[in-house]
Amino acid sequence: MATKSKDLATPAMPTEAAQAQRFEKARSAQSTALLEDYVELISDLLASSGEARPTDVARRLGVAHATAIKTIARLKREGLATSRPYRGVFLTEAGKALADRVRLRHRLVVDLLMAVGVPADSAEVDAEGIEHHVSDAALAAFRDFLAQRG
Amino acid sequence: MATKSKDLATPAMPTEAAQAQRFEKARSAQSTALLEDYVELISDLLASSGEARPTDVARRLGVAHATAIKTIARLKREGLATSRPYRGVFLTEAGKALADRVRLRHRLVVDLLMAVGVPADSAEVDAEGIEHHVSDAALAAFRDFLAQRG
DNA sequence: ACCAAAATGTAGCACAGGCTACAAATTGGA
DNA sequence: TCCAATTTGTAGCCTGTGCTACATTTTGGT
Ligand SMILES: [Mn+2]
Ligand SMILES: [Mn+2]
Ligand SMILES: [Mn+2]
Ligand SMILES: [Mn+2]
Repeated sequence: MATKSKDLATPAMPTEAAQAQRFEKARSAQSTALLEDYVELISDLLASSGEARPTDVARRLGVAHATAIKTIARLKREGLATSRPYRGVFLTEAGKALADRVRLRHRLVVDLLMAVGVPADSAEVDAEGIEHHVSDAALAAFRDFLAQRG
Repeated sequence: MATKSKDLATPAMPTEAAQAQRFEKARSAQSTALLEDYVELISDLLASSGEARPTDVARRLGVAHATAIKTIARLKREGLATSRPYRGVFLTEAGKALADRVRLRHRLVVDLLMAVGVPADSAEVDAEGIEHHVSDAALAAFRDFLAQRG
């Protein structure tokens, strides 16, 4: 045995810098997770019923309507949405683009989970949180994996 | 075609209640994610160097030491850790148990990601966020999947 | 033994995202 | 038409998690 390792079952800790960078990335993903869920949901509501009312958004997210309105205000601040009083919420081009990316990613994550044997209902629940932490590299790997086992 | 569906590529939206429950679960997972990362890290530091100083914890997490100290205070409030000034942080039995569960889950997620083709470095980064949203059902599926392809 | 550097702790700020309570506008049914 | 129910918006509170600045304690090298 060439390398001197204390315990094969216990991998060495990463360097401080590397570990800090991983945590920082997870924190940043978490900070955009909510916006992603909102635009995906708004896009779905627009597609399925032609409008996305703050009250509907709130009900679907399971939060108070005041909470939804505040977050929608943040979407507007960040250039992802617009809204007209009593006419609902709409997505900007940037918002639409984000919604499309997020929806694809969401589906791919659900498919991958089911492909490795996760029950459908668990897959749906877990994907809602997991999706926000899946990198493009992982997404690409998921696609390849799913393609190869048709 | 028996069912009348508008678009096969666009699955119907879940019911309001089901969707709200999913989002609620994701929110709750997110609220414990930070605690999980702290106890796992503290456990690693204790195992590898015998002590876990707030400054080390902060450096590894990439946050200011004041931030780490505050979160450690929350760990203590929640019965996961204790600390003696200038002697570092220690885990309670509950904290140790949580750390062990979290470490196993973290490794399993990394292994699963690599097994489906995600590059090792991406797997490590993504797992840091994903792990907190993986249900027991999914974990069991991951284990089975990994076992079956030895 | 002492003092400077490092570590630790505290205080106070900002912002996000929950909540409830209340106010105002709109809508639709009688 | 008009009023009550619904929807929307606002205000103010709390908690969590970042930050910086400053104070205190401990430690270690001379
Ligand atoms: Mn989601
Ligand atoms: Mn989603
Ligand atoms: Mn993590
Ligand atoms: Mn982890």
